Amino acid sequence: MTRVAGSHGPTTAATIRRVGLRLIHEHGFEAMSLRQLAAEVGLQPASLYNHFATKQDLLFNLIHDHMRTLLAQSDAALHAVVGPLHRLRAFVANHLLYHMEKKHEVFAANFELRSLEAKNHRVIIALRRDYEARLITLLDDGVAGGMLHLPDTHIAAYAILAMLTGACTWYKPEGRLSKHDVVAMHTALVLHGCLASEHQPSAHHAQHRGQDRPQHRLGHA
Amino acid sequence: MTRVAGSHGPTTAATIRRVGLRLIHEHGFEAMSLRQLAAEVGLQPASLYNHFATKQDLLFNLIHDHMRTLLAQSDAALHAVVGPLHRLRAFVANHLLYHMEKKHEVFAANFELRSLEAKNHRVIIALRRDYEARLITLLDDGVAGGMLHLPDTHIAAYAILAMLTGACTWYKPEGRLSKHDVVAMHTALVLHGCLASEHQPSAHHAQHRGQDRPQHRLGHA
DNA sequence: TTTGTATACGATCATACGTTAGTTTCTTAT
DNA sequence: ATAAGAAACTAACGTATGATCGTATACAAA
Repeated sequence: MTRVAGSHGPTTAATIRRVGLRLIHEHGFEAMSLRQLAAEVGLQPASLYNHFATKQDLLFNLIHDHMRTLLAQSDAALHAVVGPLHRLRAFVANHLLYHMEKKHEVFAANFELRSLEAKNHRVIIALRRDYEARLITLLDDGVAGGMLHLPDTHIAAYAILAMLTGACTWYKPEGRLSKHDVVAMHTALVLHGCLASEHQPSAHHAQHRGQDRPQHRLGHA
Repeated sequence: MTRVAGSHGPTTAATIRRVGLRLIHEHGFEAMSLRQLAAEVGLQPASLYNHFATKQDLLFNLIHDHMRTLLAQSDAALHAVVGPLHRLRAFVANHLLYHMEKKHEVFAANFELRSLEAKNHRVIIALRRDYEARLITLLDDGVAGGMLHLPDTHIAAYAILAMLTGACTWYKPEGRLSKHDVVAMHTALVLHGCLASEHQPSAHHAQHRGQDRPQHRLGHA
């Protein structure tokens, strides 16, 4: 035994991360045992320590990478989109699309912060604030420009994020709705709410499928 | 030793439940150890078994009681409120007020369903569907009556619930906002969204504090 | 004041935990 | 061809886990 044929560091590391995220989602981080993780990856427990220093390090790296990716992708999605309404639509679409594809990462990043040591916790909270700040700024601009009406943009941002992130807990790729449908409906809810009004657009008829990217330039400010 | 002076079953049971909910919130159910629970309650580990049969039973009872209370309180809040818009406002207010006061129960009921055995899981899911159905029916009535405009009331219900439940994760009683403020802002978001429009009410100026009950009869259908 | 039950105790079971140490072998770059 | 380092192994550490005994005593009802 000892080292096994065909073993390759980066490949093993990626498997550990993938399986680890799934086990965190299934059991919670504290209850995820390294023995089970090792077994599902196909290693002896001790061999995991070739890839991370401690269980805490594994959690931090998983969440840290997730947050940095989310921030980078959000910036990319908002890049070159001008106008608060267009930017808000782009933010909503990007957040939903990203979250619907990374359910396990999202779960860890939202519900396992409690298991981070103080120093690691501060790092992640700072990144999260960065992300929230992008949305708050965007809402502030909209209010300042008169397109949006919000008594408190911080609260509105939390409410919007909670609504959008919640979608990734029930969304099933094989379900009735396409990702585009989900994006369209949530965009409409964020902008107009539930109330009927003659100012509402007819963009709600989301029967067509398969188009994942929203059309950012169809705003109606 | 043996039985301790002043011991009283119902009192001990209530303490176990309170501390248990807190530990579940802090560590997750699987990672919560009965030894720590016993220590914080002031018992030997074995004595816990005078109050529940297994760790699984404890979790189920906690979540079950929470769901039944939520349903009962929701029914009470909606009782005698007529009209989809008034009922929607009452639902939103009740959900928020209840959730802001029972953070630990809400956490367990939302994120520890994964730890329920199949049979127990089915019971809770059924109760949860009952609760969701109340909101969905309410939205359907609003759409049928022309007061609400929603392409899919199921999705809208999930989105609304996610937004409202999310509020209880960041709400701090000692914070800047009163519960009434939170209710008012979320009601406005649910009904109107973020977009500015001349049809919006001026009920957003929520500087006053201390009034926890919303005024259900101020709807403007 | 007696009696039955509720509620606690201490001891213990078999199993599982995260982590470390030391060793071996596969892979890669010279 | 070979040396260096990456990546796996076996074995073991001290501790913690949920649960089950049998036993003792405080409490509530008679």
